[in-house]
Amino acid sequence: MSDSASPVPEVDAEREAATKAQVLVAAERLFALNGFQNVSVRDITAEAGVNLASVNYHFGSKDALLFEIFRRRTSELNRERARMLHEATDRYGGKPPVREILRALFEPPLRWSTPNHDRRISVQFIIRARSEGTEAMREVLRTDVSHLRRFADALMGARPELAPEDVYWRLHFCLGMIHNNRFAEFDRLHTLSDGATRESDTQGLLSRMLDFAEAGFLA
Amino acid sequence: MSDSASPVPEVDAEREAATKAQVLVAAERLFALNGFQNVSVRDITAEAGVNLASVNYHFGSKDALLFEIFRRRTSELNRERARMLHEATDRYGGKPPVREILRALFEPPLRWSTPNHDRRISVQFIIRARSEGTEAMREVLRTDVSHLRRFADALMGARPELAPEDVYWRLHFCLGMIHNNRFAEFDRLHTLSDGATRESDTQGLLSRMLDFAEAGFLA
DNA sequence: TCCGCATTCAAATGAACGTTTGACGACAGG
DNA sequence: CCTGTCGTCAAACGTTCATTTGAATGCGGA
Repeated sequence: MSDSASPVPEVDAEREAATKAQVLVAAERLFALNGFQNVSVRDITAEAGVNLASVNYHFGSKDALLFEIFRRRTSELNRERARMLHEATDRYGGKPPVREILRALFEPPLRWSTPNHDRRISVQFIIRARSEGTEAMREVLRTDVSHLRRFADALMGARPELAPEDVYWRLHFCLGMIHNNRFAEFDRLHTLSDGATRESDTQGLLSRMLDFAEAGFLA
Repeated sequence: MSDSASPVPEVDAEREAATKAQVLVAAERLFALNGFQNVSVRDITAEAGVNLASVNYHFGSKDALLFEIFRRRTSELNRERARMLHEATDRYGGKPPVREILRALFEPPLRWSTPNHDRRISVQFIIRARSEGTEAMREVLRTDVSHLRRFADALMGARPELAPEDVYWRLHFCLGMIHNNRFAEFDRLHTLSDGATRESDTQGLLSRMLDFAEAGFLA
Protein backbone atom coordinates (compact mmCIF):
# COMPACT_ATOMS: atom_id res chain seq x y z
CA MET A 1 0.00 0.00 0.00
CA SER A 2 1.87 3.00 -1.24
CA ASP A 3 -0.91 5.58 -1.17
CA SER A 4 1.47 7.87 0.65
CA ALA A 5 1.89 11.66 0.43
CA SER A 6 1.67 11.91 -3.36
CA PRO A 7 -1.89 13.09 -4.09
CA VAL A 8 -2.15 12.02 -7.71
CA PRO A 9 0.76 10.05 -9.17
CA GLU A 10 0.20 10.83 -12.86
CA VAL A 11 2.90 10.22 -15.39
CA ASP A 12 6.15 12.07 -14.86
CA ALA A 13 6.53 12.82 -18.56
CA GLU A 14 3.81 15.40 -18.16
CA ARG A 15 5.32 17.18 -15.20
CA GLU A 16 8.77 16.95 -16.73
CA ALA A 17 8.16 19.60 -19.36
CA ALA A 18 5.18 21.13 -17.59
CA THR A 19 7.13 22.61 -14.72
CA LYS A 20 9.53 24.45 -16.97
CA ALA A 21 6.71 25.79 -19.15
CA GLN A 22 4.66 26.89 -16.15
CA VAL A 23 7.62 28.79 -14.78
CA LEU A 24 8.16 30.53 -18.11
CA VAL A 25 4.52 31.59 -18.38
CA ALA A 26 4.24 32.76 -14.79
CA ALA A 27 7.57 34.60 -14.87
CA GLU A 28 6.80 36.44 -18.10
CA ARG A 29 3.45 37.52 -16.76
CA LEU A 30 4.68 38.72 -13.38
CA PHE A 31 7.74 40.47 -14.78
CA ALA A 32 5.66 42.24 -17.43
CA LEU A 33 3.06 43.44 -14.94
CA ASN A 34 5.21 44.32 -11.94
CA GLY A 35 8.73 44.96 -13.22
CA PHE A 36 11.76 42.77 -12.97
CA GLN A 37 13.04 43.79 -9.56
CA ASN A 38 9.62 43.72 -7.93
CA VAL A 39 9.14 40.02 -8.57
CA SER A 40 10.93 37.38 -6.51
CA VAL A 41 11.62 33.79 -7.37
CA ARG A 42 9.15 32.94 -4.64
CA ASP A 43 6.43 34.93 -6.39
CA ILE A 44 7.10 33.13 -9.66
CA THR A 45 7.13 29.62 -8.24
CA ALA A 46 4.02 30.37 -6.17
CA GLU A 47 2.14 31.65 -9.26
CA ALA A 48 3.31 28.67 -11.29
CA GLY A 49 2.47 26.22 -8.52
CA VAL A 50 5.92 24.65 -8.54
CA ASN A 51 8.71 24.32 -6.06
CA LEU A 52 11.01 27.19 -5.19
CA ALA A 53 14.15 25.41 -6.33
CA SER A 54 12.82 24.58 -9.78
CA VAL A 55 13.86 27.96 -11.19
CA ASN A 56 17.48 27.39 -10.35
CA TYR A 57 17.27 23.76 -11.40
CA HIS A 58 15.85 24.42 -14.85
CA PHE A 59 17.39 27.79 -15.66
CA GLY A 60 20.45 28.13 -13.44
CA SER A 61 19.49 31.44 -11.91
CA LYS A 62 16.81 34.09 -11.81
CA ASP A 63 18.75 36.25 -14.27
CA ALA A 64 19.19 33.33 -16.67
CA LEU A 65 15.43 32.74 -16.58
CA LEU A 66 14.85 36.39 -17.39
CA PHE A 67 17.30 36.27 -20.25
CA GLU A 68 15.75 33.12 -21.66
CA ILE A 69 12.32 34.75 -21.85
CA PHE A 70 13.90 37.89 -23.31
CA ARG A 71 15.77 35.88 -25.95
CA ARG A 72 12.68 33.93 -27.01
CA ARG A 73 10.38 36.93 -27.29
CA THR A 74 12.75 39.30 -29.06
CA SER A 75 13.62 36.55 -31.55
CA GLU A 76 9.95 35.99 -32.33
CA LEU A 77 9.32 39.70 -32.72
CA ASN A 78 12.32 40.27 -34.95
CA ARG A 79 11.41 37.26 -37.07
CA GLU A 80 7.85 38.47 -37.52
CA ARG A 81 8.99 41.96 -38.44
CA ALA A 82 11.54 40.62 -40.89
CA ARG A 83 8.89 38.41 -42.46
CA MET A 84 6.53 41.36 -42.99
CA LEU A 85 9.33 43.52 -44.39
CA HIS A 86 10.32 40.71 -46.74
CA GLU A 87 6.74 40.30 -47.96
CA ALA A 88 6.38 44.03 -48.52
CA THR A 89 9.64 44.07 -50.45
CA ASP A 90 8.40 41.28 -52.71
CA ARG A 91 5.01 42.90 -53.13
CA TYR A 92 6.54 46.15 -54.32
CA GLY A 93 9.27 44.69 -56.50
CA GLY A 94 12.18 45.45 -54.19
CA LYS A 95 11.33 49.03 -53.22
CA PRO A 96 8.46 49.16 -50.74
CA PRO A 97 7.14 52.62 -49.80
CA VAL A 98 7.79 54.18 -46.41
CA ARG A 99 4.35 53.35 -45.09
CA GLU A 100 4.74 49.62 -45.76
CA ILE A 101 8.19 49.54 -44.17
CA LEU A 102 6.84 51.24 -41.08
CA ARG A 103 3.88 48.89 -41.06
CA ALA A 104 6.26 45.95 -40.83
CA LEU A 105 7.87 47.70 -37.87
CA PHE A 106 4.68 48.74 -36.06
CA GLU A 107 2.16 46.02 -36.76
CA PRO A 108 3.64 42.94 -35.07
CA PRO A 109 3.83 44.43 -31.56
CA LEU A 110 0.46 46.15 -32.04
CA ARG A 111 -1.23 43.01 -33.27
CA TRP A 112 0.19 41.11 -30.31
CA SER A 113 -1.13 43.80 -28.00
CA THR A 114 -4.79 43.37 -28.92
CA PRO A 115 -6.92 42.49 -25.88
CA ASN A 116 -7.08 38.79 -25.05
CA HIS A 117 -4.14 38.09 -27.36
CA ASP A 118 -1.69 35.44 -26.19
CA ARG A 119 1.31 37.68 -26.68
CA ARG A 120 -0.14 40.84 -25.16
CA ILE A 121 1.94 40.28 -22.06
CA SER A 122 5.03 39.46 -24.12
CA VAL A 123 5.04 42.92 -25.64
CA GLN A 124 4.93 44.49 -22.22
CA PHE A 125 7.80 42.23 -21.19
CA ILE A 126 9.93 43.31 -24.14
CA ILE A 127 9.22 46.99 -23.58
CA ARG A 128 10.10 46.63 -19.93
CA ALA A 129 13.34 44.82 -20.78
CA ARG A 130 14.41 47.92 -22.67
CA SER A 131 14.60 50.08 -19.55
CA GLU A 132 14.83 47.63 -16.66
CA GLY A 133 16.73 44.78 -18.25
CA THR A 134 19.83 43.15 -16.86
CA GLU A 135 23.29 44.00 -18.15
CA ALA A 136 23.22 40.99 -20.47
CA MET A 137 20.00 42.18 -22.06
CA ARG A 138 21.25 45.70 -22.50
CA GLU A 139 24.40 44.36 -24.12
CA VAL A 140 22.31 42.49 -26.67
CA LEU A 141 20.05 45.48 -27.30
CA ARG A 142 23.03 47.77 -27.76
CA THR A 143 25.13 45.62 -30.08
CA ASP A 144 22.67 43.42 -31.98
CA VAL A 145 21.13 45.88 -34.41
CA SER A 146 21.08 43.62 -37.47
CA HIS A 147 17.29 43.57 -37.56
CA LEU A 148 17.14 47.37 -37.43
CA ARG A 149 19.70 47.65 -40.18
CA ARG A 150 17.30 45.95 -42.56
CA PHE A 151 14.70 48.59 -41.80
CA ALA A 152 17.17 51.45 -42.07
CA ASP A 153 18.36 50.17 -45.45
CA ALA A 154 14.80 49.79 -46.70
CA LEU A 155 13.94 53.32 -45.59
CA MET A 156 17.01 54.73 -47.34
CA GLY A 157 15.88 52.94 -50.47
CA ALA A 158 12.44 54.49 -50.18
CA ARG A 159 13.83 57.98 -49.50
CA PRO A 160 17.19 58.05 -51.35
CA GLU A 161 17.35 61.86 -51.19
CA LEU A 162 17.44 61.74 -47.38
CA ALA A 163 20.81 61.81 -45.59
CA PRO A 164 21.50 58.51 -43.81
CA GLU A 165 21.71 60.19 -40.43
CA ASP A 166 18.24 61.68 -40.98
CA VAL A 167 16.92 58.19 -41.60
CA TYR A 168 18.59 56.86 -38.47
CA TRP A 169 17.22 59.64 -36.31
CA ARG A 170 13.69 59.27 -37.65
CA LEU A 171 13.83 55.52 -37.16
CA HIS A 172 14.84 56.29 -33.58
CA PHE A 173 11.76 58.50 -33.20
CA CYS A 174 9.54 55.74 -34.55
CA LEU A 175 10.94 53.26 -32.07
CA GLY A 176 10.21 55.75 -29.33
CA MET A 177 6.58 55.86 -30.43
CA ILE A 178 6.36 52.08 -30.04
CA HIS A 179 8.18 51.83 -26.76
CA ASN A 180 5.83 54.37 -25.22
CA ASN A 181 2.93 51.94 -25.58
CA ARG A 182 2.98 50.80 -21.99
CA PHE A 183 -0.04 50.31 -19.76
CA ALA A 184 0.93 53.25 -17.57
CA GLU A 185 1.25 55.61 -20.53
CA PHE A 186 -2.12 54.54 -21.89
CA ASP A 187 -3.62 55.21 -18.47
CA ARG A 188 -2.27 58.73 -18.54
CA LEU A 189 -3.55 59.27 -22.05
CA HIS A 190 -7.01 58.06 -21.03
CA THR A 191 -7.02 60.40 -18.07
CA LEU A 192 -5.99 63.29 -20.29
CA SER A 193 -8.56 62.59 -23.00
CA ASP A 194 -11.26 61.69 -20.48
CA GLY A 195 -11.77 58.32 -22.13
CA ALA A 196 -11.87 59.57 -25.71
CA THR A 197 -8.86 57.46 -26.67
CA ARG A 198 -9.54 53.75 -26.91
CA GLU A 199 -6.46 51.59 -26.63
CA SER A 200 -8.49 48.52 -27.60
CA ASP A 201 -8.92 49.77 -31.20
CA THR A 202 -5.66 48.29 -32.37
CA GLN A 203 -6.24 48.84 -36.09
CA GLY A 204 -7.14 52.47 -35.45
CA LEU A 205 -4.01 52.96 -33.37
CA LEU A 206 -1.89 51.39 -36.11
CA SER A 207 -3.40 53.76 -38.68
CA ARG A 208 -2.76 56.76 -36.42
CA MET A 209 0.83 55.74 -35.82
CA LEU A 210 1.42 55.15 -39.53
CA ASP A 211 -0.15 58.50 -40.46
CA PHE A 212 2.03 60.32 -37.96
CA ALA A 213 5.30 58.52 -38.70
CA GLU A 214 4.85 58.43 -42.46
CA ALA A 215 4.32 62.19 -42.52
CA GLY A 216 7.41 62.61 -40.37
CA PHE A 217 9.45 60.60 -42.86
CA LEU A 218 8.15 62.46 -45.88
CA ALA A 219 8.87 65.87 -44.32
CA MET B 1 42.71 68.69 23.99
CA SER B 2 39.69 67.73 21.98
CA ASP B 3 41.41 66.87 18.74
CA SER B 4 39.53 63.62 18.76
CA ALA B 5 38.08 61.67 15.86
CA SER B 6 36.48 64.63 14.10
CA PRO B 7 38.87 65.52 11.27
CA VAL B 8 37.81 69.12 10.73
CA PRO B 9 35.25 70.60 13.12
CA GLU B 10 33.94 73.39 10.91
CA VAL B 11 30.71 75.14 11.69
CA ASP B 12 27.62 73.00 12.01
CA ALA B 13 25.48 75.48 10.13
CA GLU B 14 27.27 74.40 6.99
CA ARG B 15 26.86 70.70 7.52
CA GLU B 16 23.27 71.21 8.61
CA ALA B 17 21.97 71.96 5.15
CA ALA B 18 24.95 70.42 3.41
CA THR B 19 24.17 66.83 4.37
CA LYS B 20 20.65 67.00 2.98
CA ALA B 21 21.83 68.62 -0.24
CA GLN B 22 24.66 66.13 -0.70
CA VAL B 23 22.22 63.26 -0.29
CA LEU B 24 19.88 64.75 -2.88
CA VAL B 25 22.65 65.24 -5.40
CA ALA B 26 24.19 61.81 -4.88
CA ALA B 27 20.83 60.03 -4.92
CA GLU B 28 19.63 61.71 -8.10
CA ARG B 29 22.88 60.85 -9.83
CA LEU B 30 22.99 57.21 -8.77
CA PHE B 31 19.32 56.59 -9.42
CA ALA B 32 19.53 58.17 -12.87
CA LEU B 33 22.59 56.15 -13.87
CA ASN B 34 21.84 52.77 -12.31
CA GLY B 35 18.07 52.59 -11.83
CA PHE B 36 16.05 52.90 -8.69
CA GLN B 37 16.18 49.34 -7.46
CA ASN B 38 19.87 48.89 -8.16
CA VAL B 39 20.91 51.64 -5.75
CA SER B 40 20.89 51.08 -2.00
CA VAL B 41 20.77 53.67 0.76
CA ARG B 42 24.31 52.54 1.52
CA ASP B 43 25.42 53.45 -1.99
CA ILE B 44 23.86 56.89 -1.70
CA THR B 45 25.30 57.76 1.68
CA ALA B 46 28.70 56.45 0.65
CA GLU B 47 28.68 58.58 -2.51
CA ALA B 48 27.49 61.61 -0.55
CA GLY B 49 30.04 61.05 2.20
CA VAL B 50 27.43 61.11 4.96
CA ASN B 51 26.19 58.67 7.51
CA LEU B 52 23.88 55.80 6.63
CA ALA B 53 21.06 56.96 8.91
CA SER B 54 20.89 60.47 7.50
CA VAL B 55 18.58 59.43 4.66
CA ASN B 56 15.95 58.19 7.06
CA TYR B 57 16.54 61.14 9.37
CA HIS B 58 16.12 63.85 6.73
CA PHE B 59 13.62 62.22 4.39
CA GLY B 60 11.85 59.56 6.44
CA SER B 61 12.54 56.69 4.06
CA LYS B 62 14.26 55.74 0.84
CA ASP B 63 11.00 56.00 -1.08
CA ALA B 64 10.29 59.43 0.36
CA LEU B 65 13.73 60.59 -0.77
CA LEU B 66 13.00 59.29 -4.25
CA PHE B 67 9.64 61.02 -4.32
CA GLU B 68 11.15 64.29 -3.12
CA ILE B 69 13.62 64.32 -6.00
CA PHE B 70 10.87 63.32 -8.40
CA ARG B 71 8.59 66.10 -7.16
CA ARG B 72 11.28 68.77 -7.43
CA ARG B 73 12.41 67.83 -10.92
CA THR B 74 9.01 67.32 -12.51
CA SER B 75 7.84 70.64 -11.05
CA GLU B 76 10.82 72.43 -12.55
CA LEU B 77 10.30 70.79 -15.91
CA ASN B 78 6.57 71.51 -16.02
CA ARG B 79 7.16 75.10 -14.96
CA GLU B 80 9.75 75.62 -17.67
CA ARG B 81 7.52 74.10 -20.32
CA ALA B 82 4.55 76.19 -19.20
CA ARG B 83 6.71 79.30 -19.31
CA MET B 84 7.81 78.61 -22.88
CA LEU B 85 4.25 77.83 -23.97
CA HIS B 86 3.03 81.04 -22.33
CA GLU B 87 5.69 83.09 -24.08
CA ALA B 88 4.87 81.52 -27.43
CA THR B 89 1.19 82.23 -26.88
CA ASP B 90 1.95 85.89 -26.19
CA ARG B 91 4.29 86.13 -29.13
CA TYR B 92 1.67 84.88 -31.56
CA GLY B 93 -1.30 86.75 -30.14
CA GLY B 94 -2.99 83.79 -28.44
CA LYS B 95 -2.67 81.21 -31.26
CA PRO B 96 0.87 79.86 -31.53
CA PRO B 97 1.58 77.48 -34.44
CA VAL B 98 2.13 73.77 -33.92
CA ARG B 99 5.88 74.02 -34.18
CA GLU B 100 6.15 76.56 -31.37
CA ILE B 101 3.89 74.53 -29.10
CA LEU B 102 5.99 71.45 -29.71
CA ARG B 103 9.13 73.48 -29.15
CA ALA B 104 7.90 74.38 -25.68
CA LEU B 105 7.36 70.67 -25.07
CA PHE B 106 10.67 69.43 -26.51
CA GLU B 107 13.21 72.12 -25.78
CA PRO B 108 13.40 72.16 -21.96
CA PRO B 109 14.42 68.51 -21.54
CA LEU B 110 16.69 68.73 -24.59
CA ARG B 111 18.39 71.88 -23.37
CA TRP B 112 18.91 70.31 -19.97
CA SER B 113 20.42 67.26 -21.67
CA THR B 114 23.28 69.11 -23.32
CA PRO B 115 26.67 67.72 -22.26
CA ASN B 116 28.05 69.18 -19.04
CA HIS B 117 24.69 70.70 -18.20
CA ASP B 118 23.69 70.68 -14.54
CA ARG B 119 20.35 69.08 -15.22
CA ARG B 120 21.52 66.45 -17.69
CA ILE B 121 21.21 63.83 -14.99
CA SER B 122 17.82 65.17 -13.88
CA VAL B 123 16.31 64.42 -17.25
CA GLN B 124 17.52 60.86 -17.07
CA PHE B 125 16.04 60.63 -13.58
CA ILE B 126 12.63 61.84 -14.77
CA ILE B 127 12.62 59.49 -17.75
CA ARG B 128 13.51 56.60 -15.47
CA ALA B 129 10.78 57.53 -13.03
CA ARG B 130 8.28 57.00 -15.81
CA SER B 131 8.97 53.28 -16.07
CA GLU B 132 10.61 52.33 -12.78
CA GLY B 133 8.96 54.77 -10.40
CA THR B 134 7.27 53.83 -7.15
CA GLU B 135 3.51 53.54 -6.86
CA ALA B 136 3.29 57.10 -5.54
CA MET B 137 5.11 58.45 -8.59
CA ARG B 138 2.98 56.49 -11.00
CA GLU B 139 -0.13 57.76 -9.26
CA VAL B 140 1.01 61.35 -9.81
CA LEU B 141 1.98 60.68 -13.41
CA ARG B 142 -1.35 59.03 -14.13
CA THR B 143 -3.67 61.57 -12.50
CA ASP B 144 -1.86 64.91 -12.68
CA VAL B 145 -2.18 65.80 -16.34
CA SER B 146 -2.92 69.51 -15.93
CA HIS B 147 0.36 70.52 -17.59
CA LEU B 148 -0.39 68.28 -20.58
CA ARG B 149 -3.89 69.69 -20.86
CA ARG B 150 -2.42 73.10 -21.60
CA PHE B 151 -0.48 71.63 -24.50
CA ALA B 152 -3.44 69.63 -25.78
CA ASP B 153 -5.63 72.73 -25.73
CA ALA B 154 -3.01 74.79 -27.52
CA LEU B 155 -2.63 72.13 -30.19
CA MET B 156 -6.40 71.97 -30.71
CA GLY B 157 -6.34 75.74 -31.13
CA ALA B 158 -3.63 75.44 -33.75
CA ARG B 159 -5.37 72.61 -35.61
CA PRO B 160 -9.12 73.19 -34.97
CA GLU B 161 -10.12 70.89 -37.83
CA LEU B 162 -8.49 67.94 -36.07
CA ALA B 163 -10.63 65.67 -33.88
CA PRO B 164 -9.62 65.97 -30.18
CA GLU B 165 -8.75 62.28 -29.99
CA ASP B 166 -6.37 62.72 -32.90
CA VAL B 167 -4.62 65.51 -30.99
CA TYR B 168 -4.38 63.39 -27.86
CA TRP B 169 -2.91 60.44 -29.73
CA ARG B 170 -0.35 62.56 -31.55
CA LEU B 171 0.63 64.26 -28.33
CA HIS B 172 1.13 60.75 -26.95
CA PHE B 173 3.42 59.94 -29.86
CA CYS B 174 5.44 63.11 -29.24
CA LEU B 175 5.90 62.22 -25.60
CA GLY B 176 7.14 58.82 -26.69
CA MET B 177 9.76 60.51 -28.85
CA ILE B 178 11.03 62.38 -25.79
CA HIS B 179 10.95 59.49 -23.38
CA ASN B 180 13.04 57.42 -25.75
CA ASN B 181 15.99 59.77 -25.27
CA ARG B 182 17.81 57.58 -22.78
CA PHE B 183 21.50 56.81 -22.75
CA ALA B 184 20.91 53.18 -23.70
CA GLU B 185 18.77 54.12 -26.70
CA PHE B 186 21.37 56.60 -27.91
CA ASP B 187 24.00 53.89 -27.63
CA ARG B 188 21.96 51.62 -29.84
CA LEU B 189 21.40 54.40 -32.34
CA HIS B 190 25.13 55.12 -32.45
CA THR B 191 25.88 51.46 -33.03
CA LEU B 192 23.33 51.32 -35.83
CA SER B 193 24.54 54.47 -37.55
CA ASP B 194 28.19 53.65 -36.93
CA GLY B 195 28.74 56.99 -35.20
CA ALA B 196 26.97 59.14 -37.78
CA THR B 197 24.43 60.35 -35.22
CA ARG B 198 25.79 62.81 -32.72
CA GLU B 199 23.75 63.06 -29.55
CA SER B 200 25.81 66.05 -28.44
CA ASP B 201 24.33 68.27 -31.16
CA THR B 202 21.34 69.27 -29.08
CA GLN B 203 20.08 72.01 -31.38
CA GLY B 204 20.29 69.67 -34.35
CA LEU B 205 18.36 67.01 -32.48
CA LEU B 206 15.70 69.54 -31.49
CA SER B 207 15.32 70.58 -35.13
CA ARG B 208 15.02 66.98 -36.24
CA MET B 209 12.42 66.19 -33.60
CA LEU B 210 10.42 69.30 -34.50
CA ASP B 211 10.57 68.52 -38.21
CA PHE B 212 9.34 65.00 -37.62
CA ALA B 213 6.62 65.81 -35.09
CA GLU B 214 5.36 68.94 -36.85
CA ALA B 215 4.93 66.99 -40.08
CA GLY B 216 3.08 64.32 -38.12
CA PHE B 217 0.70 66.92 -36.71
CA LEU B 218 0.06 68.58 -40.05
CA ALA B 219 -0.69 65.25 -41.74
C1' DT C 1 28.47 78.11 32.25
C1' DC C 2 24.87 75.20 31.32
C1' DC C 3 20.93 73.42 28.78
C1' DG C 4 18.02 72.19 24.86
C1' DC C 5 17.86 71.14 20.35
C1' DA C 6 19.13 69.39 15.95
C1' DT C 7 22.19 66.45 13.80
C1' DT C 8 25.59 62.73 13.16
C1' DC C 9 27.42 58.40 14.16
C1' DA C 10 28.40 53.24 14.75
C1' DA C 11 25.96 49.36 15.66
C1' DA C 12 22.19 46.37 15.62
C1' DT C 13 17.62 44.52 14.05
C1' DG C 14 14.57 41.85 11.46
C1' DA C 15 12.84 40.89 7.06
C1' DA C 16 13.44 39.47 2.31
C1' DC C 17 16.16 37.80 -1.08
C1' DG C 18 18.64 34.23 -4.46
C1' DT C 19 20.69 30.12 -4.07
C1' DT C 20 22.18 25.49 -2.19
C1' DT C 21 21.49 21.18 -0.05
C1' DG C 22 20.28 16.43 0.73
C1' DA C 23 16.53 13.38 1.06
C1' DC C 24 12.92 11.32 -1.70
C1' DG C 25 10.10 9.40 -5.57
C1' DA C 26 9.40 7.86 -10.34
C1' DC C 27 10.95 5.79 -14.16
C1' DA C 28 14.09 3.07 -17.75
C1' DG C 29 17.54 -0.32 -18.89
C1' DG C 30 19.90 -4.50 -18.07
C1' DC D 1 15.34 -6.79 -8.76
C1' DC D 2 18.82 -3.67 -8.71
C1' DT D 3 20.82 0.78 -10.18
C1' DG D 4 21.52 5.30 -12.08
C1' DT D 5 19.20 9.41 -13.64
C1' DC D 6 16.12 13.09 -13.53
C1' DG D 7 13.01 16.02 -11.25
C1' DT D 8 10.75 17.63 -7.02
C1' DC D 9 10.49 18.89 -2.37
C1' DA D 10 11.06 21.24 2.32
C1' DA D 11 14.46 23.32 4.76
C1' DA D 12 18.24 26.00 5.47
C1' DC D 13 22.20 29.05 4.10
C1' DG D 14 24.54 33.31 3.71
C1' DT D 15 23.94 37.85 2.07
C1' DT D 16 21.93 42.27 1.51
C1' DC D 17 18.61 45.42 2.46
C1' DA D 18 15.89 49.53 4.75
C1' DT D 19 15.20 51.02 9.02
C1' DT D 20 15.83 51.79 14.14
C1' DT D 21 18.33 52.75 18.24
C1' DG D 22 20.78 55.26 21.68
C1' DA D 23 24.86 57.50 22.63
C1' DA D 24 27.79 61.33 21.20
C1' DT D 25 28.49 65.93 19.19
C1' DG D 26 28.29 70.88 18.51
C1' DC D 27 25.88 74.99 18.51
C1' DG D 28 22.57 79.05 20.06
C1' DG D 29 20.29 81.12 23.74
C1' DA D 30 19.51 81.76 28.75
